[in-house]
Amino acid sequence: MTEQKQFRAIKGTRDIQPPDSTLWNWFEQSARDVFESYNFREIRLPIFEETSLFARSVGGETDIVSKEMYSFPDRSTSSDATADAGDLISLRPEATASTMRAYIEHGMHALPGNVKLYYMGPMFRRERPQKGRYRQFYQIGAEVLGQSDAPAIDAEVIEMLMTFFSRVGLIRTTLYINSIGDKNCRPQYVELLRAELRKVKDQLGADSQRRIETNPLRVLDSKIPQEQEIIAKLPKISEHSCDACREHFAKLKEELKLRGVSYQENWRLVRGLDYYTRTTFEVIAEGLGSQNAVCGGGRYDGLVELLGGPPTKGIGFAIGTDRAILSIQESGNLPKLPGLDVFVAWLGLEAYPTAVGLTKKLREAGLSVELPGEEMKFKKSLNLADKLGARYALIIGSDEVATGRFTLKRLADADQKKLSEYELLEYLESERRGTRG
RNA sequence: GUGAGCGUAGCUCAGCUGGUAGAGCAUCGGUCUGUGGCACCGAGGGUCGCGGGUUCAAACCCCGUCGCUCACCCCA
Repeated sequence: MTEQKQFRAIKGTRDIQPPDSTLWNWFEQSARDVFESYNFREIRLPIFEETSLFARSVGGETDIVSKEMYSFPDRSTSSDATADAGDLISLRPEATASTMRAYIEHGMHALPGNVKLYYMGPMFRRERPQKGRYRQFYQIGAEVLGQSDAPAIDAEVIEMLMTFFSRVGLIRTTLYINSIGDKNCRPQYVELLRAELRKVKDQLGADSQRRIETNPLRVLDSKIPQEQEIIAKLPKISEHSCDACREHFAKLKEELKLRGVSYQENWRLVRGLDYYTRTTFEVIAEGLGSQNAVCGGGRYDGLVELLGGPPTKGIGFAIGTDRAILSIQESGNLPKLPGLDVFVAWLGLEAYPTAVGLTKKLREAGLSVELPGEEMKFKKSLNLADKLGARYALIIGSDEVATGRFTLKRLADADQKKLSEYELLEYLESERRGTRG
């Protein structure tokens, strides 16, 4: 009866705790900085939407909708007692559909120029977790919507993405690009591919055999070694795409070169969802498990229309935050992030009021300051300052209170000096500007 | 949904052919009431994931169960 249940985070969810949370904040802030420099602006979206929104955009037949979404009937908003269940709603498995919905709902097609949005936050998938794949996972995404499908837009989006990765030290990456055709040429190619696959069906594994009917493009990125030789001989979409798609892809490559973005063409790069057209891309990184893609994206020119909006061109990507950060951590290429600036080592109760007052001023100046709430032995307090990783110990004892000159000790090299309150604030503020750029 | 591996202290792990639980690190205290990192001494912390079985005796063997991890499927 006194047995207490041990609560734990639900399978596939996790706590991002300090110091990792500091890294996460820095990562997300870096995205904001880079994206806003490309004139993207943030859109904050709901965590859940009507299930049918996802079903329509992602495709009702896919596993995503049929079994991998967290869906539940909303409580009815009507007072009708018989109407127990309201609409079916789902935790978002991705945010592109929500962004499209918002674009349509708020008439953003009437805004001047291209609409450039970014978002970040948690997404949900009901799946067995594995390395770099969680049930609550985080994405940072960006979308460009408007009337133009100029390859320069695709290139700018990709350039922005790679600039961001470079900014956060995610450098050992590979960018793959491909063009998977549009609604004119892709269906023909898919049928051709399916026909070719049927000829070699008995040489393929069970999974690939099934995919011949469900999604033949997916056979192309099969990882099974025995299938690689067969796949290499299959018809390539680049040889069967229409002139318009071919030209679009050629221009994209020119644009990427113009912008100094290095890439690898990968004719086997396909996307699982129907709504993608023409440009697709993916970035893989090191230090991850078999789920090594840190970003996926592509063009989706028909999607807004499919959701009931005006004919609109679109392109976007989503970064897997969990994986990107994992890869940075594995690489050891971590930034020096600000921590505790000052530990106030006060001694003697008569020094306490002064310590409290000074601490407040230091905090107002933007410094991170730790003030012990009870008297400690001096040695212990310096020891704690060290363990907490403070850069400075501010020593306040009876001498300091009497003279009004405080002892500031730099813990890294034990250098210490006596400073008046004014000098102290001046020194710490300028020092901070210097080290934090 | 499928498969494999693993569950011993906060963390990393040891624990022999079964004899009833240990180390390092971390935490807290002391040596040490005006100068941290070091050293030494000490303390707390475990129904060995849980339940059953075999046995005089189970962390160890058997069965079940739960959890974690990785991979497959799928891919947003």
